[in-house]
Amino acid sequence: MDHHDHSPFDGADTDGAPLDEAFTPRQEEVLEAALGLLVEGGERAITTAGLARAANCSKESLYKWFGDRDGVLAAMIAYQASKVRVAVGGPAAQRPADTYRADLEGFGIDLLAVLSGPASLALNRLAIGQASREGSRLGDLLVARGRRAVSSRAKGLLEAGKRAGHLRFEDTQGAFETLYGLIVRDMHVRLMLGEHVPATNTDRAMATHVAAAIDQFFRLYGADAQS
Amino acid sequence: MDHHDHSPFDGADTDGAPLDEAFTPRQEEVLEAALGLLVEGGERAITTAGLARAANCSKESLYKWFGDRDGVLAAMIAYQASKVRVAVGGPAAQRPADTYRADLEGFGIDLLAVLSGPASLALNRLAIGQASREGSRLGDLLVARGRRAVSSRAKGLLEAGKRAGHLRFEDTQGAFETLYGLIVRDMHVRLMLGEHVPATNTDRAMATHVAAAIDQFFRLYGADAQS
DNA sequence: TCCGTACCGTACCGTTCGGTACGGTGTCAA
DNA sequence: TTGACACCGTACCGAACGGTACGGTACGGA
Repeated sequence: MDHHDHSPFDGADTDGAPLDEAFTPRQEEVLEAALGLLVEGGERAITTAGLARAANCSKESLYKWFGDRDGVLAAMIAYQASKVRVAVGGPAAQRPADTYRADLEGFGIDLLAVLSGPASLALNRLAIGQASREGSRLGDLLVARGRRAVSSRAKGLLEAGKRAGHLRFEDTQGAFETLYGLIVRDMHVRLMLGEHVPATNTDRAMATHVAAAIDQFFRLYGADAQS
Repeated sequence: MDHHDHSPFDGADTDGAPLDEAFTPRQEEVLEAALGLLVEGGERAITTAGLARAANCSKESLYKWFGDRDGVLAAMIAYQASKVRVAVGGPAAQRPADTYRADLEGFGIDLLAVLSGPASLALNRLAIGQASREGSRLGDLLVARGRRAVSSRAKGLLEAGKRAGHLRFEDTQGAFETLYGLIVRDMHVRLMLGEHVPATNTDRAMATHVAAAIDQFFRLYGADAQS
């Protein structure tokens, strides 16, 4: 049920969670408009009539392209994820300790910036709202698409640090999850609840917070940390 | 529209959270039924007609007691929070190191158990879904009621540990947030997205994970940690 | 006994929304 | 010119929902 990588076009199958990429430019315009509506007004703001009006398209086209309203929501997540397709490679070369630390901090700041961005928050709220509904795979889709990119970039960074002798750990996944917890804490949930989180307000505040988190991370996983 | 707080007494909390309405037993029955609907079917499952049917009450009573549908949702959060009214005091006496560590682990396990519970997940999903809507204070309400209880218990525990010489830190809030991040990581979000999180499946898995997290916490904030 | 109160169950209304149908327009190819 | 195609805009339908009104019932106090 999870493996349908490249479908030539999204056909008339309306049952499962079908569609992957391969959106036409016109469809991407529509999805962009849908994202705008979502960011501004939440899920209830995405009505078929409202989206058609906002995107200057017909409802008939919506149903032709996306099957039904849920198909539009799924397509929005797939589309947004395809946009964020991160360059995962990163610096493979050996880097001195302070530069490597700056890489880690850069990762942390990027992570916080993404999580606190309005589009990300809106999509996460959408997926969480749909998660209670049975048979909705939006959550899985979001996790698979979004988290994977972050996770792979972080793990590459961590293993590079290990090879370079800056870090020491056995379980890459565990180290990544600890790093995530130290950086994000409960900010993501609080942001989604609409709370005002100071550490995500300005670049300066984010940098300060991330620096402290990376400090803690090095005390747990640094090469000179006592086991 | 917002000020109908005829709070008889019970003004224990000093912060801004306003409402302390005491619900009658009948109203609590209705709210319990509403929670059941919410847990099972998400926010869309709470319709005025459906709730009236499930709770064997009339729609007229719903509107009399709670004002409108949003009032029902707010009352659900207030009611659930009032149920969880935690015994915050905890052991004030000095405790030896290993017992104190067990206290911390107990806190962590309780925290994970609460966050992964179906009622908590459903309420958080509800509040997050409403957060996009302007003028909705459900998120604030949930944070104020739920988070505050956890936070105060944890801070009491941490400061007791500091006085007993088990911990060393300056910023209690910062230490608590680090502890929270080490324990919860991104599990809360993933649970709300409907994902299957192994570390919250069994008591054993939770205990193992929390023990590791407390290990890390002591390496950062233990009295014998290098600064 | 009578009346007020609180409540239940049902019927009802106006609106919104998902989904479908249809006519009209621009384009490209034969 | 003709026809096929993709699309837009609008009108329409049925269902669901929030909210209100009304009749009927139990109870407790004067």
